[in-house]
Order: sequence, then structure tokens, then C-alpha cells
Amino acid sequence: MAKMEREIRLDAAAARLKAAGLRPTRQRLELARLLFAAHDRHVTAESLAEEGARAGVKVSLATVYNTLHQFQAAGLLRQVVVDASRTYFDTNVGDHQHFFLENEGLLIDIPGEEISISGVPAAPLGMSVDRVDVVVRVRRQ
Amino acid sequence: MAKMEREIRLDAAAARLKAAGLRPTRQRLELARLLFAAHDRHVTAESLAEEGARAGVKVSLATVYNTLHQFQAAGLLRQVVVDASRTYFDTNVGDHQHFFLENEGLLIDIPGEEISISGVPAAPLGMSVDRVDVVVRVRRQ
DNA sequence: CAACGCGCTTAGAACAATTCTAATCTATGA
DNA sequence: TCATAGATTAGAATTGTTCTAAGCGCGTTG
Repeated sequence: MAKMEREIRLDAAAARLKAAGLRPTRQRLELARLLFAAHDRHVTAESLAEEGARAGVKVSLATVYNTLHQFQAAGLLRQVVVDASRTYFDTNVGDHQHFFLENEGLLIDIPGEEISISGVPAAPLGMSVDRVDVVVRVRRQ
Repeated sequence: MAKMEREIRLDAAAARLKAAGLRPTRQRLELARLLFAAHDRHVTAESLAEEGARAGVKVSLATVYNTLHQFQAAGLLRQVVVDASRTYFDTNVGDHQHFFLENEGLLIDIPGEEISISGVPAAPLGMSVDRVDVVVRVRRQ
């Protein structure tokens, strides 16, 4: 007998959490289900909380913040800093960069293979490169 | 008779403000003098206010914020977004990129000629590229 | 030179995003 | 089933930034 789409997603979410060593609580499962429904989503705590509310998921804002940070620590999400006023989390943790639409506060992925950066000088003494972020800021018109 | 270093800097600051169409008030002059003492400084509102306080300049925090934004609008400063929790302003408005030392929250310039980025896809329809920011995140060890 | 007006500065309040707190709940392993 | 470590929660607290409204001062005009 066929499983409902929602159940399949919850199973997948449970597997992800298990792999990350996070207890599969109701809230984490529901948030994971929302987050990983598509593989290149860009959310803020606020937007995810709102999305959850619309979907009838009962989760406090504090838990959304906690969960986003835990998922990030577990490598399921990546934080993207492009705007001084809000923090974005990206469900695509692979090698890629971003367009940032400054007018609408929207992020769009640029596949890692497309962009190439050369001539990055060596990191200062005693430091090692953690990541190279490229943000292409675009605006309407 | 030779002018004091401080006076020379204030004159230079006055010239900058005049060119930018900003009234040369005491606060703006003093902040400009501090900011443009070196040509590649990275400050936050907080750090600049503190620096001013140490230097005996009497300026409110609100004015520091106002001034930083006005200088930015006038093209004397550039805002750099690297850290979700604070906003940096850079006195170097030329073409360049940054190292960001994540441990100490410090920025170091990378000259624009050193780095080259290729393969940036065309901006989404109806959008134009405003700027391409590269942040090389490094950490100790 | 006096007076005016507009822009500037200010302290403190307000705000928004995020984190903390401490009480309550729940998944899990014995 | 029970105990417990860990998770969730509402609401308070914190932090960085912006707003507000009152007073000040720079440059101009009469």
C-alpha cells in the first residue's frame, strides 16, 4: 500500500536526523520535512516559522532558531551572510555561490562549477581558508 | 609656520565633506579625521564611537550611525556585510575584496587586481549586477 | 551684525532579530 | 514502566540599529 507523500518526507527527514545524531522530535521532523522538500531553499528563522504556522505545524520561534543552528552544526544547512538585517540558511550545502536580489531580499544559487575564482592570496600566517563566498548583488532594472 | 598634523587632517576632511556636499560640522570633521587617517580602515559604528570617545571627541552614537550612512551615500565609505551581527564600513571604496578572520571579527583587504572571478552567469532577467563581493573566510590554525 | 531657518546633533525611547531562562514536556534506554 | 537527559516553550532579556522630538549651530539674508 502506497505511503502518502508527507509520510515519505517524514521518513527521509527521520533518516537525516538520525544520521546527524539528532533526536527525531516532532518539531525537528516537521521542520526538516519543510526545509528539505526542495534541495535549494533559502529561509530565515522568521520565514520558516511563518511557513510552519501556515502548514499547521506547532513550533515556537525559539525552537526554529535552535533547530536551524543545530542543522547547521550538523552540516544539513549552511548559513549565508548577505544582508545585515537577517540571517539566511541554505538547504544546499554543496559548493555553490549566490545571486542576491537586493530589492526583494531573495537568494538564487549559482552552481559551483560555473564560477571560478583565481588569484586568492595565501591566508594570513597561522590561518587557513574556511570558505570563499561570492555574492553577486543584483538589483531590478 | 608649520601646521599641526591634526589641523592638516581636519583640512583634508573639510575638503572631502565639501566635495560630498555635506556640511562640515564639528562631529563630521572629527569622525572624518579619524576614519581617513589611514586609507584602508574597517570600522563598525560601535568601534568608531569608542575610538572617538578615547580621542576625546564628543559625538553621540546616533550621530556616528548617521554619519557613517551619509558618508556611504556620498561614496566616501563602503558597507561590507560579512557577519550577521555587526555592520562594517570600509574606508577603501576602490575595487577590492576581503579576508574575514572569523575568530577575531577582523577584515583585511585583498587588492582588486589580485583576485579574478570568471564564469559569473548573466543576472536574472530585468536585473543588473551591482557588485560582486568575495569574502575569503579564514580561521586561526 | 542680528535674526532666521534649515539641517544637524542628541538622549532616550522604540524596534527587530536573536538569544537566554527556567519551567515543563518527551524520547529513549534500562 | 520509569528515570533522565535532552528538547520545547513563553516570555523576558540582550544587542545592534533606527526613530523621535527637542534644542543647537552653521550659513545666509536683511
